[in-house]
Amino acid sequence: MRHGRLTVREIARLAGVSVATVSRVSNGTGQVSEETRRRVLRAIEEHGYRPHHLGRALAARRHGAVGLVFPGLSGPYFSELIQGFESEAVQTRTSVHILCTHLRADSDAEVIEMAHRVDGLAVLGGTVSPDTLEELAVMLPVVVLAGDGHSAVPAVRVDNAAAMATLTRHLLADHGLRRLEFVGDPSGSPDVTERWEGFRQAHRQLELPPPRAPIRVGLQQPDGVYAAEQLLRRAIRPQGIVCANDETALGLLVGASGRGLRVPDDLVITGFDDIPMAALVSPPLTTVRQPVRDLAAQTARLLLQAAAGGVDRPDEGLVLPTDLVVRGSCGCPTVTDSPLTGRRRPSTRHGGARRAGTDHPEKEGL
Amino acid sequence: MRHGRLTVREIARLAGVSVATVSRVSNGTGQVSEETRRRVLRAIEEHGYRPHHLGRALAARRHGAVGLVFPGLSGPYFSELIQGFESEAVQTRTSVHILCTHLRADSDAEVIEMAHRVDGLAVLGGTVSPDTLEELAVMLPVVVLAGDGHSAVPAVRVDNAAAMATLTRHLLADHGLRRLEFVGDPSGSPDVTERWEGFRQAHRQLELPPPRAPIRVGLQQPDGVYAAEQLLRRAIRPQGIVCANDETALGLLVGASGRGLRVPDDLVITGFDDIPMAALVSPPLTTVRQPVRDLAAQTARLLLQAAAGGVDRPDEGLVLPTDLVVRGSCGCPTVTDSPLTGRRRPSTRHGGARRAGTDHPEKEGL
DNA sequence: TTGAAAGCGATACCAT
DNA sequence: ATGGTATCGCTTTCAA
Repeated sequence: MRHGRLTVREIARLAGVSVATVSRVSNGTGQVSEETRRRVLRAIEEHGYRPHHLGRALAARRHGAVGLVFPGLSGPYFSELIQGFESEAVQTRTSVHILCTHLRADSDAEVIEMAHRVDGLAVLGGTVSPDTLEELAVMLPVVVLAGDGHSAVPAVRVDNAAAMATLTRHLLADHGLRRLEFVGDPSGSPDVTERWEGFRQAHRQLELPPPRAPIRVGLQQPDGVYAAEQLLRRAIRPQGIVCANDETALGLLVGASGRGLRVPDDLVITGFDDIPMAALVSPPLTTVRQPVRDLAAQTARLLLQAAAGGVDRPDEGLVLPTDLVVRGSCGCPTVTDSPLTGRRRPSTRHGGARRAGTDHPEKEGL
Repeated sequence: MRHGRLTVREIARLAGVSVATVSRVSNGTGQVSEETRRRVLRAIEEHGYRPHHLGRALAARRHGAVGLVFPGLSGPYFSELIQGFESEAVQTRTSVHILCTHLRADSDAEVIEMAHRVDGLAVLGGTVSPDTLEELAVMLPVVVLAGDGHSAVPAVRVDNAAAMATLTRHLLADHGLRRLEFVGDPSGSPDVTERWEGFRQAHRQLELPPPRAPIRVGLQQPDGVYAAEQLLRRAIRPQGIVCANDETALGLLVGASGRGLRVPDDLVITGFDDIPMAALVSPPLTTVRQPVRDLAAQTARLLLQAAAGGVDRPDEGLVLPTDLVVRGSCGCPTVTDSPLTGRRRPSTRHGGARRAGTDHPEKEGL
């Protein structure tokens, strides 16, 4: 044995007991006399014995691990997601395996491969095809995080459309802006699909002409710079740019100031997510706060419950609330002059219903 | 069986053969007649049989997985790292388990826990204590990524000190700057320790008074904003700020422009890493490019080799080359006026030695 | 309270 | 070419 790992049998021999007893001691199950327990424990400590994971898992027919599937992980959004997820998992002594598909061509196969190594799977919305999702769901418990479960799988999400509609109405109605552009690729992820939908919804609700086609770029900071390049060299500049998330908004801010445009005077820019940087840039970013960490934690909770209980399919999904966070980048007066305090004004909350589909967003209160 | 997974035995019965034959067919090992193979394959396909990972792993006494341990993951640096690592792993059909310690108090225990579920471990420098590292190294193959192996473990790294010294000399000698500040926490990670060391080295080499104590902040964008807050309200402003990485430099750029300072005229700012945004901000960021992706790929290569070969300890480490990338933020003329082209000027390369410790950086060529 | 033995699912050696 | 069977490391009945 290369690294000299001991087995139950050897510990049993060393302690002069049977393997069954060693197992009982190391798991704290069954009845063992104090005297024997001590003898076994001493042998265990002395040789640094740790039950081999594979043997244990095979006997229990459980991997003791769940998977978390992402497109890739850049930025504070994913970081937060992982922390939220793991915070729940550690409590059940379940380890979390993270898979970044990077949206490769064969990524569905990788996810299925992972499905064979875990007791449950959390999949970020849009990461795998609906077909694969269904295929996975018959193999093991699956929960979709921030996306659509396609009725085969429960999902934990926010009401992106309602939140984005509120934000857009704020720009259209309260600031009287026209010619808004949407930056983000609705076909890239369910989150963006819904945000784009909310953006259009707001235009309809206010009986305005529908917006132009979205600027289809990714969700990272450089993508925002590319979008700025596309948008700001046009003859007719938009009055406002509504970004699919904060990171692209930060990129747009860079692109705009690189062209000598002042925000919000020459151009209004908004984001979505409320990442830490949103409050720190100047002007601070008007955005929508979503409970990213909690989103992940609830997903984990649902999944772990299903994985542990041997439930075939987890309960119904959840819709978590969002908040409109109004700061300076939309043209509202900034409350503080230091970008470091980042205090927020009273804001509009959306959702909070505990069950999917029953969400009735309040009227916006601005 | 909850999800109706079949076993070898059942497939064997269905195909009218022995389990040995099923195993041979499903693994493509040994000799099987064409006729029998077809029969077995049909049974396999028909019932969607996939050998159970745990059974297989137990028999092979290999997990078929390696671990990648991080402090946490935010930003393009980690994203790139993971992609580089996985690009190597997929080739050996090894799955990668990512563990984010978030630098929790008990994170060493988690890493040890993970060590029991994988065949090898790649640990980002500074993530676990030297003691734990040594403990791990006797359990399984370990490679340190971007850090110090403490002679117990091979490490794949760049020569941070030399690269940072070159960058700093560029500011001190070529631009004649004085009063430089270093932003980053040298005790936070080996990378930063070495960069801080290189920063001081450059001062010594040019026989200048040693720099002031570093501004100890984290490595993310908001940390750069905090650093700006600390530095720029002082009576005597520094002439240049040397950041431990690009993300903090971007934060500093935000903080500086938020205070109405112009870069590089009023203040010079530099980064480290050359993340995509570095070329896109205005002014574009002078920085050091390091082969992050390749760093991770080489780590994976070393590790997988050791894990597969049953080698007790991987070969010696590697030092990969870096490049000084001079752009506008240090005061050098920007080559292009569009931040989107991001062309680079000829730059100074560092390292590239294939073996640890034999690196002799060239003289800077600017 | 303790031990013997039967799995868990798959692989591989040794016969045939 | 194929089958029987021991084995991997651990858990868990079932008897004693």
